Amino acid sequence: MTAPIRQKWQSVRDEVRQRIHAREWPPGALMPNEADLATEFGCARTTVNRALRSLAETGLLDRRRKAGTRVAQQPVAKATFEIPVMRKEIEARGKRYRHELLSRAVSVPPAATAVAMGCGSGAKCLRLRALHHADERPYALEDRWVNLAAVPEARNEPFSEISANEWLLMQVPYTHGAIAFSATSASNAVAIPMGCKNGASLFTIDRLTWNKAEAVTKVRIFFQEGHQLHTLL
Amino acid sequence: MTAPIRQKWQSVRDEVRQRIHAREWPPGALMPNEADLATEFGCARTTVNRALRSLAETGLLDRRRKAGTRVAQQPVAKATFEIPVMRKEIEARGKRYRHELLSRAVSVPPAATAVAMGCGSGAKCLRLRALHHADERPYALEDRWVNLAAVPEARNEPFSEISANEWLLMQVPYTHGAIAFSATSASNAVAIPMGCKNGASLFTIDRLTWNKAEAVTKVRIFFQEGHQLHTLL
DNA sequence: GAGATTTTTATGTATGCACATAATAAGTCT
DNA sequence: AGACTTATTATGTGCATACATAAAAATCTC
Repeated sequence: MTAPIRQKWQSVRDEVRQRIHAREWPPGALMPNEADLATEFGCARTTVNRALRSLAETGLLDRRRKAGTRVAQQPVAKATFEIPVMRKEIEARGKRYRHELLSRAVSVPPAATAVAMGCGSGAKCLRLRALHHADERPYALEDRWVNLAAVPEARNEPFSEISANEWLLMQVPYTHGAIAFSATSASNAVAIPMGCKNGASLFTIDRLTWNKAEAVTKVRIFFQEGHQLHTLL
Repeated sequence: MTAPIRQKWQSVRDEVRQRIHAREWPPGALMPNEADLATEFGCARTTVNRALRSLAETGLLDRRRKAGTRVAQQPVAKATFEIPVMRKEIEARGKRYRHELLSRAVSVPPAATAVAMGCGSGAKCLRLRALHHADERPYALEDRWVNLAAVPEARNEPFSEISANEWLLMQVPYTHGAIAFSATSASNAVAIPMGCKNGASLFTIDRLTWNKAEAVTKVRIFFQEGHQLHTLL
């Protein structure tokens, strides 16, 4: 007898996953409907629904009304990354965190940046460059533009103690955003503060956040050489 | 009157999100409990539960039994990426896909690789190197080890027509895996087939997949310079 | 008063039922 | 046959209810 150590919908989920892996229901196959599965597993349809829904969310199943539930042909791997606040990320690795402001100036961003942020081409922004240290070694370099039209309070914040990274999160609500990962080659402006070779390959995150229709901030973060972002799936 | 265009749990979710963005419930604040919210919204507690659960999954809320539901202090951004099959990714960009096998050989992987895969140090593996082209230009270079103990059928598959990328997905079930993103500097072995400069910064994905306790395959994919992986949040 | 024990409470899950909705399948008319 | 209409069906959602469970709060014990 299979003791339901976990909750019931989870054991249904696991059993279904099991059968899929065992090729009992091969890719593309049409599964029995919820009602039948419920009978088989001896539970309510709601419970089966919960289990199948969670599998569909991970991309293992394709579900359509009336058409039924089928095993995905090519389960698109979905990798979910948590992008933590820099300080927490570093402290989680058991290292001491320090934030160092490199520069702070109000200026008009270059055209490309202004376009990306969707703010007028003459919009005043606060530009911040800062280093995040882990045990006194440069961990990441942050190059940020803050839209002063959206966040006028930023004009009076020195950002010497608290990083913009954290300050914005505390002060400014945002509704949505975009993230992009890439690899960039360290220019001199990056290599010198980071203490790496010119031309080094740096893992880079670009992030744009919005509040309603207004861009709040655009940031590019360069991580030290060899940095990896990983997750399980 | 707010017409519930969407389903009810979704409008509850949206309304709650709205209030959080409006700072009615600032970060860290304790929200009313499910029962009270249900009364306020005029729906069943189940419905509120569904809404709050979905917000908790995105990291906007922290929920604990008895302690209640509170707005996350620092909403950890969760970025979900879909890692599609290479061919689909390229075709989705409206380009022609072509797969080119560079080399195929059975050998014993270097110690580091064997350890990562958790297979014996003398385990026979199939090593495949292949290029994925988009409109006849190198798009990504794949360097893969396939554990022949786990996938003996791979020994007889030429991989000239179909990429290992797709073949494995079709043939071999897997239970779990790990993914890591990083930036690497192109060595000669990579730069030459990719047609990029030696030392170029390449966005790199490492992926390891398992079936039960057995490693199936380990693959490292180098993307052409400038490649970005992006998602909304 | 420190520590162990019980109570309380908010979330988590399960169930039966009902109805909504999308999409296929069947049937009908010209 | 082809276009249109009408079942049929599997999933999606909502609700009332009940009980499970984790954890904070209150209580008891020494």
